[in-house]
Amino acid sequence: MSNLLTTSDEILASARTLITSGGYNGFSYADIAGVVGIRKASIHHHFPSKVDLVRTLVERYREDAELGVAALEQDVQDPLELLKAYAGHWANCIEDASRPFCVCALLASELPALPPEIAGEVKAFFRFLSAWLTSVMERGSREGALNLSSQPRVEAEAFMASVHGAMLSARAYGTPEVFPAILAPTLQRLSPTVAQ
Amino acid sequence: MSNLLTTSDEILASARTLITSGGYNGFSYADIAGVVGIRKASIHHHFPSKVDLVRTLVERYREDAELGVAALEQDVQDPLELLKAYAGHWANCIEDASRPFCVCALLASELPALPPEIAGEVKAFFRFLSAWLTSVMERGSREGALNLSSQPRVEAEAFMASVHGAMLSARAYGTPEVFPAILAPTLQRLSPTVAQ
DNA sequence: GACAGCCTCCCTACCAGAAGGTAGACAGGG
DNA sequence: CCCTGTCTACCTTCTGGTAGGGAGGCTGTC
Repeated sequence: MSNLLTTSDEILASARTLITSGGYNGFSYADIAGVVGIRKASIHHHFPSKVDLVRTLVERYREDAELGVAALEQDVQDPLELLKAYAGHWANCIEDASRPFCVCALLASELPALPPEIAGEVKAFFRFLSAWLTSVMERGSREGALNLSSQPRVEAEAFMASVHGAMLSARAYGTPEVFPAILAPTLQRLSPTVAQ
Repeated sequence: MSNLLTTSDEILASARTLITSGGYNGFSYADIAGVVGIRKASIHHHFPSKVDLVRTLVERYREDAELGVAALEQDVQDPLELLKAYAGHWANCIEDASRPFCVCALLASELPALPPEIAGEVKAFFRFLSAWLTSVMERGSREGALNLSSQPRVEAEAFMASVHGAMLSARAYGTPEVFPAILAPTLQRLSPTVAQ
């Protein structure tokens, strides 16, 4: 059976889906086994412990994000369009219910109860995302492509918080359209064309 | 032993602390028993099932919030000051680590995995908070006390999302000061004194 | 080419502990 | 006498994790 995905990839994928819906303590090896069609014990062959599994998952998640951002910056130069692309990515994920929540945002919420190795990876993701958004804000400010009212770092943090909060609201209300509705004014405000 | 708090209040309080740090599946009856100094079975006397316990907790949480908001509106009239008071409340809670996260924000993140009765209560909290913030925005807009750039409803949702996202970031970074730093520009922007 | 050895991957069977929850007894107060 | 609140003791199910074995594929050596 020439699978397109390796078993360990399938395990990671189903773990991601499960963790996205219920957090670190919201899924078990048995759940994954059920989805992947494998026995519980076999998962331990790929990931000795649950901590290994989730640490790998978050690690990979950040790497994917780094690659995604790098690819995006190849295609898109305009800072505002970059921010729109980032927000749009999540709008789509929420809309089609494929990946309705950021793994790291969810894990961050239960950070105090997380094994330290995983907590570290989650923090690393936040640092990465914040650094990227800050760089976008900085460049936008320099080039006059963004209309900032605070320091780039603060604008970046505020933007990230809006995205995460909007994700949460979309989930709470069960209505995907609330996400773009929340982000729209923020993006509008950052647009240089409507500067005062 | 004339306790100030009844046992069931103590159970609810410790459940709240525990749930705040690790979510619905992040704590057990045994954990509560350890904190309160009671046996596991005794908790079932007060709350037959875990669902009962958490549903009551969230119910009470919303009632407290409703009372708190009502009391606040007695003291404070100015809409901007109301928003500042709300943000300030959380800034304090995060700062002194007493209640570093909103129970409902945390539960909302794991909403798909929550028992429906609890999910319903969480949604009710979001609706309440949104309704209140919308009413504040509406009045602020009417009275010229707030500088809105979108419809009151949208501004309210965006503000709530900022607060929740900022909470998450403060937790992720482990630095409380990030919360007020994120909220400051948002409040600044809403201030009528710096209107364009 | 044959075969031994090893490695990968998955299996069954099991384990100890923790999960939520129940049954029933006992103490104290109204 | 009953009601409230707590206890001990126990149950079932699920939890992450282990032990050991078997099938299949690759490789090195004769």
